[in-house]
Amino acid sequence: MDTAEYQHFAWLARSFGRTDYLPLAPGDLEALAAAGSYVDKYPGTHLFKEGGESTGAFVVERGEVELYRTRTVGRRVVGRVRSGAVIGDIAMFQGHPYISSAKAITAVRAFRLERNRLLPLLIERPIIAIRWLVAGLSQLEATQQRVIRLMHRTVREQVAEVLLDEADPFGEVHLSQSSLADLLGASRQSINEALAAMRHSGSIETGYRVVRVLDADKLRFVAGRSVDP
Amino acid sequence: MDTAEYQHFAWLARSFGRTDYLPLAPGDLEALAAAGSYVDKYPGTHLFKEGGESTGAFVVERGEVELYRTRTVGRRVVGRVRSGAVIGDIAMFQGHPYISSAKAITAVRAFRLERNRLLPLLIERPIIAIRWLVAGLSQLEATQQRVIRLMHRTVREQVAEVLLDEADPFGEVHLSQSSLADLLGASRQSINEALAAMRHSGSIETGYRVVRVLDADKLRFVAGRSVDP
DNA sequence: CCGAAATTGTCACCGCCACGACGAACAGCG
DNA sequence: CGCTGTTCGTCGTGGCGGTGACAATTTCGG
Repeated sequence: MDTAEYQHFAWLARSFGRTDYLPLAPGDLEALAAAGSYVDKYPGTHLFKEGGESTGAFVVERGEVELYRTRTVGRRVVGRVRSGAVIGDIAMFQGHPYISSAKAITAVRAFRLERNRLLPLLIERPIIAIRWLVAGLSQLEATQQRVIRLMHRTVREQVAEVLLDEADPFGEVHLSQSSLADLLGASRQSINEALAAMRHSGSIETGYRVVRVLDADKLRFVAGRSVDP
Repeated sequence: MDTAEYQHFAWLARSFGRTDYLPLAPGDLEALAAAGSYVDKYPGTHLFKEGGESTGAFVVERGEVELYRTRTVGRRVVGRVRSGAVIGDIAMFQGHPYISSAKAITAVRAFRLERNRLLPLLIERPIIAIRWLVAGLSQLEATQQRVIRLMHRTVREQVAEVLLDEADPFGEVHLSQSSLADLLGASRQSINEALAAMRHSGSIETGYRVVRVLDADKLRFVAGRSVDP
């Protein structure tokens, strides 16, 4: 196996959780790779739409994807995911239409797993099924925790929380205030006010389409999780 | 196989989703039944507690269980489940401590699956693993949808929603107004006001520790899902 | 360099709901 | 039957945050 191919498999392995938990058998990853193919998406285009027939799942390799649900009035952003996330698998396994829409925010490269090819494969290789089980449950549980952490809290607390979540390694959050408002289901004005308060206290810096986290501890305090992690 | 035993297996099968989707092989259910045993819980006692070591999962056969998470201040009710629900499996599979606490509201009979005995079994019988995957994802997805339906809505809408969810076959909800408030993370007074409004409009009747749904359609309208199901 | 579009910063207004408080109605028990 | 704890009904008061409106600033294409 050449280096590029090996790295590809390694990446696929990371996407499915802890490798030390239940080691994959040799050939498992190659088999999984054979059950699908790569797709590229431009910013603004959809990987899948709510209500559409769920014929496959996607493993995001590069870029950022926004998951949202449309409601009678407006839309609710369920989450944002980056490389390593597996999306659309829930609907695919259930055989129901997609629960949410997935839109590419940046240029996205993803590995699309075909339902038809995947199911026989999983029966043949139970380890992958179990690993997927664990990974799928973990991800859903994480979003659920996130939602619970945000419920019934002031906008200020929510903003602090989401800034900690979304900050890149440099402590920067590249989102417009409108996007932040969208993500939290709050109004842009409230977001602005919350950011202003944090800016005055010196915990962040704001710019055009960017927020820089200067003091993460101070933010954690604002978010109300200074004591309990 | 005698009748009682057959019914037991049939119940276990229902708990793990649609049987027509991926038919269980003969012996699968018997094997699953051998991986655990029954436990009985009195009202108010815990099946497991948040942070406790997750050594097993529970399949609720009878009674009602409340799932909640304790926070820095107070607690948040994550959900209520009845017969057929599988709980504690997420933490068990991940090998992490339990994410939430599970308390018996009524007398509860549940089937406890042992982690140690279950994992080898799943590797041996992949069908069960896949079925579990589907069932687990479905349940988590359902709670997530419920939370999203409740987010950023008025107390009135939320109350209408939860009444439709929790009503028994006779259209009765046996919960005190405090419990409803707890379930929604709202104050008891607001619940009372919302119920009063619905009572005046003739869609419900209220009593001591009970709410009777008289006009479900009217409630659905209040909940804001008159048009879209 | 200039104008359009997007984004940010601020303001006043107002509705919803948490909080505290209090009395009335109800269930259970000695 | 009377006592006690629980639950229900209903007030103010105050604050958070949504809405609409408008100016200032930044980005980007021509």
